[in-house]
Amino acid sequence: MPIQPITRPQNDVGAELRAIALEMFAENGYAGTSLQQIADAAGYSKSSVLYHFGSKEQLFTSAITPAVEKLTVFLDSIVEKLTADTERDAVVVQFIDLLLENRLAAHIVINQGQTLSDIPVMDEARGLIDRIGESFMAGLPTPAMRIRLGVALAGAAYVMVASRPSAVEVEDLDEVREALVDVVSELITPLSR
Amino acid sequence: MPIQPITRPQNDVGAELRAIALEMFAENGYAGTSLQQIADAAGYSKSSVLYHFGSKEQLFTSAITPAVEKLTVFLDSIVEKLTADTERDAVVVQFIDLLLENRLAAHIVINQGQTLSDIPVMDEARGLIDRIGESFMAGLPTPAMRIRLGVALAGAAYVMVASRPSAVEVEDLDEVREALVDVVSELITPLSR
DNA sequence: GCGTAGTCTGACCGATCGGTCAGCGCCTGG
DNA sequence: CCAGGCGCTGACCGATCGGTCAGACTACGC
Repeated sequence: MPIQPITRPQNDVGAELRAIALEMFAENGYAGTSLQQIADAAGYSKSSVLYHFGSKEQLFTSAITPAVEKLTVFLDSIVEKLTADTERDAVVVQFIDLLLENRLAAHIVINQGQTLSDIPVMDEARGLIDRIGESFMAGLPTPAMRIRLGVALAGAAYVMVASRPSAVEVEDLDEVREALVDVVSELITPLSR
Repeated sequence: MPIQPITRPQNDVGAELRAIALEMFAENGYAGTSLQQIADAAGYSKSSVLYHFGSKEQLFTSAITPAVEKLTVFLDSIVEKLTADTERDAVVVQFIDLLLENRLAAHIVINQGQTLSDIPVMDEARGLIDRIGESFMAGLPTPAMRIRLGVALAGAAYVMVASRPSAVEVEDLDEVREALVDVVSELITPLSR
């Protein structure tokens, strides 16, 4: 009888815990968020959290992996689109939307990536940042280009989370989206030729 | 025996501890850095750290206060300069240099400000960010303007720390400085009228 | 020499950390 | 009916957290 290593954590409880954990990790940091706090916020016991996810690191990995996979798929899909740069603006819009939909994960990767480099999925995510540079720009040959990309990504990630607690209404979010598309396009597009 | 200049033994150790703590807080976060780690890195015991600074929070405050004070002085000095916008570019350069000189503190304020809002000096520092907006722009009336400032500040703060571990040579730092001046000027200046 | 102030440390404290484990109640298939 | 798996929990573990305290050592004024 084959013993399945880890059963699929796609239950309702698992998804609920992932969402809560992702939010708390983004707001207070991985080290600054305890399993007890996550359990309390979810209305479960710490033991129950550890029942669904074997460890704190597994919970973190499960919470952030979907966003990493979506970003991977997105990067794979835009390679050919970017060669014909007529769709460049549309791709930037899609990219911003993807970041907005996964703003908590993006914030964690940008702001805690170097700290959490010992967690495998974070190394994978940081590698994706390099792919973003290679996709939108031509290999980022000069430090100035790397800096423009870094400012755009980190600045966008910060704004996406920082603008959240102050009364996010739907129209406000649209305004944020539009402004982000403008500023990121301005920073990213002039670098391609 | 000649009169030797007044030695401040406490100041040496204190300054050393402040510098080490600031670096570790910026790299691994306030919650992610223990007093034991700071003591080990400095070659002292944890008790000795707590002798010089009564608590972890006092150490953090002592480490980050100088940068906050410098930024306050800077903001006070540029108020009249910015009215005559001929010096606007020069002020941006000064601002970037100030951030570069205090890049660790800037990174902490930007990326951990909301988490550490219960520490008084962090609230003060976050208030300075609003003053930056009021200084460079005209009260930041629209969300789009706030977002541009947020992207510029957070992006710059991220780049300043992220570009550090990869072999910062003097010429590289100058290159970073120049690129930052360019991108921040581009993001900030069009908002003033 | 003696007292004293400054510096530093190890032993120790309660609290909390991530994680383990035995066992609880509940639901369901046989 | 009941055997057993599943979801969940409290009790408990060793380690580490921030912080306290009594003393050891040094240097200096008297």
